[in-house]
Amino acid sequence: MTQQRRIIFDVIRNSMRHMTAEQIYLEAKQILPSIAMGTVYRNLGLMSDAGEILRIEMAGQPDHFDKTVSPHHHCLCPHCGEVSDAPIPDLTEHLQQILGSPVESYDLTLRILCDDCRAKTMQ
Amino acid sequence: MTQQRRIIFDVIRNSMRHMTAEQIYLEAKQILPSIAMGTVYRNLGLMSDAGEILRIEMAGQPDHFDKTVSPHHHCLCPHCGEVSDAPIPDLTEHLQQILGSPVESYDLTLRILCDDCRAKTMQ
DNA sequence: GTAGTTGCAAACTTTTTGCTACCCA
DNA sequence: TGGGTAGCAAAAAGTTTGCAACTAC
Repeated sequence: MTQQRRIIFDVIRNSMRHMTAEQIYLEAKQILPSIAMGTVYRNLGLMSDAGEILRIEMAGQPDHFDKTVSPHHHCLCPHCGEVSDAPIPDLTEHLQQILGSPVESYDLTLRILCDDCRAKTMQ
Repeated sequence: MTQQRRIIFDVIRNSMRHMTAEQIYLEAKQILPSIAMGTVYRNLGLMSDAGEILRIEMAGQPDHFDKTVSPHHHCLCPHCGEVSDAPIPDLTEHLQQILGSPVESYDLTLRILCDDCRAKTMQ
């Protein structure tokens, strides 16, 4: 466990948000200015593979990283790109019933305005 | 409507599959060897924007293009990457009921072995 | 004739990787 | 002290774009 890995992990742990590699890099850089983007990506990959963090892949978005590792769904704000957790239960059973065949897994992303953007729209 | 656009459109129209830009390029090249990748991408973009074809974006996959433009869900074969239509109805109502709030739209991709890969696995 | 389009190449974004030097158990 | 990193830079993959020449109508 190097200084760099610890910092990257802490940035994710301490954030309320689901950050991209770039956002994590920028925050980590504030703490350790010499840190390199490659190091961030390498550690994000290693930590995802080890199950210490969750990599969120979405169509058309850069990957985001989540400190909550148990599988769950996400929302994407169509206005600002913010990613957040979706309070939706697992739908595997439901989908398998509709299909009548087994589903290995599935990706579900809801497009919902985030609170900030909804507030701004209301104005 | 140029020769190139017609060829690209026909390749998509005549295919049973959901092809990537590269696959479309390769087929179009058989008909018009001088065609350029940029031309394929440009036309795929224009035709998607015009609603003549559907661009399918999936996490971790190159975009695929579908001649069926009405919104529907897709399956991704986790083994070979083949994309196919999913016989799943629209779930917007269902999701909104669970959430208790409106959903602008959502992405759903099922990971299901395609027929070819299932057959090979059975062997 | 001219607006739109091509082919080409370069740029772009996100992510991975090869390499040498370095750090830590 | 040696195996695992770091930093850096280059590469990879998919896609977009600027530009001069060309085509369709």
